[in-house]
Amino acid sequence: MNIGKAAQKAGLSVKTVRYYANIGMVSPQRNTQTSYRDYADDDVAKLHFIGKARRFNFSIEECKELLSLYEDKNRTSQEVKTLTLAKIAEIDSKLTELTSLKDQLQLLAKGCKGNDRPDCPILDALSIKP
Amino acid sequence: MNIGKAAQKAGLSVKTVRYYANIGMVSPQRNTQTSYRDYADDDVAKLHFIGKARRFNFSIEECKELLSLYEDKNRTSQEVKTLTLAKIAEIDSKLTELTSLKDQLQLLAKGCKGNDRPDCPILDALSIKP
DNA sequence: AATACAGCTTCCCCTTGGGGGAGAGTAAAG
DNA sequence: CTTTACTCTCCCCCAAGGGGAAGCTGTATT
Repeated sequence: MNIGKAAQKAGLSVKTVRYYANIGMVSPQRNTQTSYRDYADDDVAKLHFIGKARRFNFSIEECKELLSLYEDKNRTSQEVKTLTLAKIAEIDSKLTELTSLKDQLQLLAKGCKGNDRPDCPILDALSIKP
Repeated sequence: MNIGKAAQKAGLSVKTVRYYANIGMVSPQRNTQTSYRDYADDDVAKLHFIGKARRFNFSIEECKELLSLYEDKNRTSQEVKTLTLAKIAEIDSKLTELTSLKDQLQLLAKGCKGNDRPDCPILDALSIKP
């Protein structure tokens, strides 16, 4: 099938699917006359797999890893789990960081009257040196 | 003072400080002979302010806004608070998203034995269609 | 059959926030 | 005077595609 149909089936944009082909992640056959990309059902399954992994915050490189594990019938489930746990840890540290940011901002916002006066503890806090 | 010193005082890299000059966020004087950038203490204060705002996850554009509020003695604290609350809301939605991702990944990881066998519920989940 | 329109191709520039490094000028220290 | 440390501009690079131009191709309508 052509790229538009494949993209639609996989729930991705045509641009994205073409990008994945360009970086060698999902390489469809080519129609020799038209040089149109020709996606097999198997390719669509991979695209779909990647789309889902991307939504789980896996990077393109990590998706490549997952994809090669996906295609390797001899992989161990441990390899996949390791990647997943690392991703969880990564998300966790991001959560910690964002939570801390939010707490600090909330403290600042709480201290700011938010009225017509110019005095603003938020700007003051951003100006302090350490 | 030269850019190196200014960067050091502000706790930023030289590249970053030069970048901020290029995008017109902090525009130092220029030495007419050498065309070296010449940072005043005031510039360093701005750089420091920006660095801190960036660490609070404000984008460059938002930093420009904050900076102009910072320099405007007639601003109202409300304007600043509005920006801050919007940033908090943004962080909040990111937190929600990441938490959901983490929960789902943890569910997957929990179901995966992580041993030498090839069967892996994580990859299975990534393969499922909807 | 001719035309219109949708879909495909490659190519290039744009985004965020800088990092890395080349080649050349400058300043300060030995 | 030479070496070394800064600084300058300029260009390419990262992720993960988006937007759009210019030019084929395929199909549908008249």
